[in-house]
Amino acid sequence: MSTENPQAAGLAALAGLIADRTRAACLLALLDGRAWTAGELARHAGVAPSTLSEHLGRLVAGGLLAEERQGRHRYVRLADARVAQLVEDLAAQVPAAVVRRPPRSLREASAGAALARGRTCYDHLAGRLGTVLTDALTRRGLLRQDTGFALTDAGVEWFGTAGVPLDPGGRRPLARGCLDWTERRPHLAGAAGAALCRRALEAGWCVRVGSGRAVAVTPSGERVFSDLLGISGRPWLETG
Amino acid sequence: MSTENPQAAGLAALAGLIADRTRAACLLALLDGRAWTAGELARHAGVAPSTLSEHLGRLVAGGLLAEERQGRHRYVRLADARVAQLVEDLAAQVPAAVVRRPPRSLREASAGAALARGRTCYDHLAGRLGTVLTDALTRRGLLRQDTGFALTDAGVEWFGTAGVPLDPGGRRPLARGCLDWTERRPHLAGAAGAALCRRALEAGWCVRVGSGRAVAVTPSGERVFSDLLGISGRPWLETG
DNA sequence: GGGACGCTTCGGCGCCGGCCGAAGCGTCAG
DNA sequence: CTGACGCTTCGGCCGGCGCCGAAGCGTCCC
Repeated sequence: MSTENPQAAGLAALAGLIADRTRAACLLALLDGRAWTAGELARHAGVAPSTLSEHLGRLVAGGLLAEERQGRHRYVRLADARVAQLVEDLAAQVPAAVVRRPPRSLREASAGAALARGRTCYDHLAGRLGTVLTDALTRRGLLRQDTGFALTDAGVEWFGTAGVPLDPGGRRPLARGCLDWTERRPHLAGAAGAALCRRALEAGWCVRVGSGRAVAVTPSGERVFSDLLGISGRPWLETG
Repeated sequence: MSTENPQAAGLAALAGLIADRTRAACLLALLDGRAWTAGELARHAGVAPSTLSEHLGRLVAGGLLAEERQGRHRYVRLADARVAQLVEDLAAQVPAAVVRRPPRSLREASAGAALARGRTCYDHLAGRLGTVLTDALTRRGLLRQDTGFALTDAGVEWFGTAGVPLDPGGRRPLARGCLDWTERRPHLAGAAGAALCRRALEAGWCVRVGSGRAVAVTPSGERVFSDLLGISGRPWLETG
């Protein structure tokens, strides 16, 4: 037992990919589900392009990132939903006290507030908006969280009538809980969460605001959420 | 954005705790859910006691381990189920190719086979046994995995009649899937999984074999699983 | 009390890994 | 064609971290 444990070595290597400030910042940034260029990430992380290039090499080699070369640009994104979930889970584990720090400027404060109201979490909706939708689904008996985390039969039907196609064939679970790091409660993730988010953005129920992950509900979205889920008012604007 | 991202620093620090061969080996060993002494872990990991002592200090300070001092012994165990899940999730992510290596000896081969048949995964049952039970629950409509991962109402009732007390009040989800790293399929975890495992060991349906995490089904367990879940034969002995 | 034992602290060693700037390569625009 | 641009490779620097053995401390057993 004491000699060369490949399991441990693999685990350490995987964690080692994340165990660096700069790489961690990249992974968190990429949690918006979109593809970033190497230069954008370098500026975001505050290191030289040469430094970041090496980091990307390691992340890609380790299977955490997928890359796509276009002309002189190198686009990278999270390899798949599993990786996104892993990063989310780890990030959710870091003590809230570490993350909560007073904003340094008005701009930063308002950006933070926008993220707290609504944002994408890889491929699904999070923040106050994400939990409001998840709670509404639960209240209507479409989702059950009391004995686990799964859609009910009525829930599957609801997704159909809402015009949100669900692919039951995929290897991904249809529904799973994802711990929201601003709300500290679970919101809907998995194939259903991704489908709902995609539909909401396509149909204009929500729009991306700013350059990042923040998302806001449109007037049409308000109507739809009211009609389909009985959500009255604008609970996603209320501060926790 | 480019200056001092506490979120990233926290994530990197957390991952850094796991990103070491020796500490990873400890965490994996502690996944058996029991408390180990510092010396046992040092021998297991193949490093000097002094080295391991420092590792334990960091893991405890980082909140991954809980410690209990008894006389001249220092017992440590995983801090809670969240940490266990985190380690499991990470371990499940390391490529199977890395882990699968031919056994070096007959003893090692038979130990591996015993683990593949049945073992504890922190506080619930895993391996072939874990997935067999999970599948039986699913087949009987007690657990649904098609739209997520949750007990059904019939499932909650079943746990009651099976003499397995469930505490619905806890903050832990009643049921969640945990990816089995030998079966590569999910098995039942969460409060229900833990309760089932506890009951199975208490009632002698299963017993621990050897010194580690391996678990075997007793004749009485066979009868119970047949009566309560309609499991015929000994599917947990069949090699995948 | 004495000795064995388990754990911890400390100093020192060596290595690995992150960082940068300089230089080079391919791509795109004018 | 030429220059700007994005990315990569390389060399070199530096700090941090994991390792050990020696020494010390507390506990347990005889």
